[in-house]
Amino acid sequence: MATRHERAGLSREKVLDAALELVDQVGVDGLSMRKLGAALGVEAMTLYHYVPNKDALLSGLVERTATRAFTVDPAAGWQAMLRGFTAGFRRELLAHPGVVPLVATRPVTTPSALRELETAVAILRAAGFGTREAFHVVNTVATFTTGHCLAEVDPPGAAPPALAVPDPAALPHLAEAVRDGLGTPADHEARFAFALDALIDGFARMLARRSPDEGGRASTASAQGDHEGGPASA
Amino acid sequence: MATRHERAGLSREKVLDAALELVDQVGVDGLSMRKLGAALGVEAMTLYHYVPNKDALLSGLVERTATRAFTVDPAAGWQAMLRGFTAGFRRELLAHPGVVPLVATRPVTTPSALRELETAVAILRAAGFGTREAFHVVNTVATFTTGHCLAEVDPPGAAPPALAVPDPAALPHLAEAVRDGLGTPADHEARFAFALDALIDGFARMLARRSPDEGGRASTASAQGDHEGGPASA
DNA sequence: ATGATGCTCTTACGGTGTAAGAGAGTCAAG
DNA sequence: CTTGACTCTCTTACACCGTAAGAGCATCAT
Repeated sequence: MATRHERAGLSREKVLDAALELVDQVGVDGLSMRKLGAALGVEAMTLYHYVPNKDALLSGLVERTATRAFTVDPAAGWQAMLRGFTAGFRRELLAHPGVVPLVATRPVTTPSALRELETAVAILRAAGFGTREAFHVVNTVATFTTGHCLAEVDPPGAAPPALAVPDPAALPHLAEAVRDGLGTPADHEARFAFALDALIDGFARMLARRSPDEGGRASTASAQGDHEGGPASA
Repeated sequence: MATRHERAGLSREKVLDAALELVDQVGVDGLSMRKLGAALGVEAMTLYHYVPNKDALLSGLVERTATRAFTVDPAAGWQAMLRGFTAGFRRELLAHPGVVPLVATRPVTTPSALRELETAVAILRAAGFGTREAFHVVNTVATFTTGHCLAEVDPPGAAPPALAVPDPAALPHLAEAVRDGLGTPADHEARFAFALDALIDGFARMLARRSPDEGGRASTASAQGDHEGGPASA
């Protein structure tokens, strides 16, 4: 039995790293200070020198995830900006399925997140949206992405619920859809793209209605390169 | 000290009722079997004769809420159907803010929910959408509503986070928006309507693109009475 | 060497979900 | 009414949780 009380060389960052990994393995309900300490080779109480309490630790997880996830390209047109933002958000959420319920539940007000929000709004304003509309647009795509990813990741600690072909002749459309791969990763991917196309197209039409000279040609749904930005601001 | 062991006259329904009320007061994290028992004038272990375990109790809460929330008018046109569905869903979620994180997290596969889903898809198919598209549409509005309501209700046990005017000159748009009521109930309401208009308009344009004879006049975003249904099926 | 400070530990307390079983309440058949 | 079967409620117990309090080793500045 060598010396006890050895230094473990921890840091808030390392604690958050280990917590993220643990949450992704056992789900947020499976995370406990004792398990996290064990994963770091340390007693539970030691963690309280790096984090004031468990709630702050969880907030740290969403802060970290949200900061990585919220990226807005200031040079992109408004449609490409929205696509890039949502794609990055979703990518980060799917990379850490365990924290999805956390980011969905806790409000994100990181300074960096607010800054990205500000530039996103600036892009939309420059494209012709009103301030209120611009916030609606950004918040809408954010909440949509959150809701979508919540449905896309499976519940914390259990295996996927199997979705056994539940319907003989009573639910014909559902039966057909399940047979055609409803609920598969490919289906989620397709639905995300589908919904984003519809949303952005709907936004474009609202924009066209308030400034008819610009929006008319935003008819094709999946705009790959959109450089319709007006007189750049911000 | 009268006789002990008196019958409390409970039932699974009454237990769920009390649980729902308790969750709405203290949040899902504040719910414990002992507190719930106390609220019903009974010891914690008694509850296990009406519910196999706490997880099943929580699932019962989402089942009940989801069953009340998922209502599809089979006679409505597809746009009115979607508006009615989302409005009812949101109304039920806002009526029980404590369970919103639960319904957002747990998959809903109630028989009644599947039936409503089936008729919603039938309406969309009759309107001209493909089967895959129809499921995408329904799932999209459902996940969007979930995500929106998650952001609309404030976190479980705490007071609203105050959102103190966070921005002097660094975040001008955000400052303006906060001053104009961003985050207020009215703002949430407006954003929900805004997003739903955009989404449905986007869907209508997809429909128009695959069957150009019908969708051309679906241009105004907020269609109040839409009776564009094709040859009724289902 | 001597503090001072930082990090880790042990111990303890009140809370949680729930397994096991004892014991009352209720009802049906004799 | 008596007897049993069954249903409901209780008590007890266990392992686990977050974390408050404080003891004590490790490291570094003096």
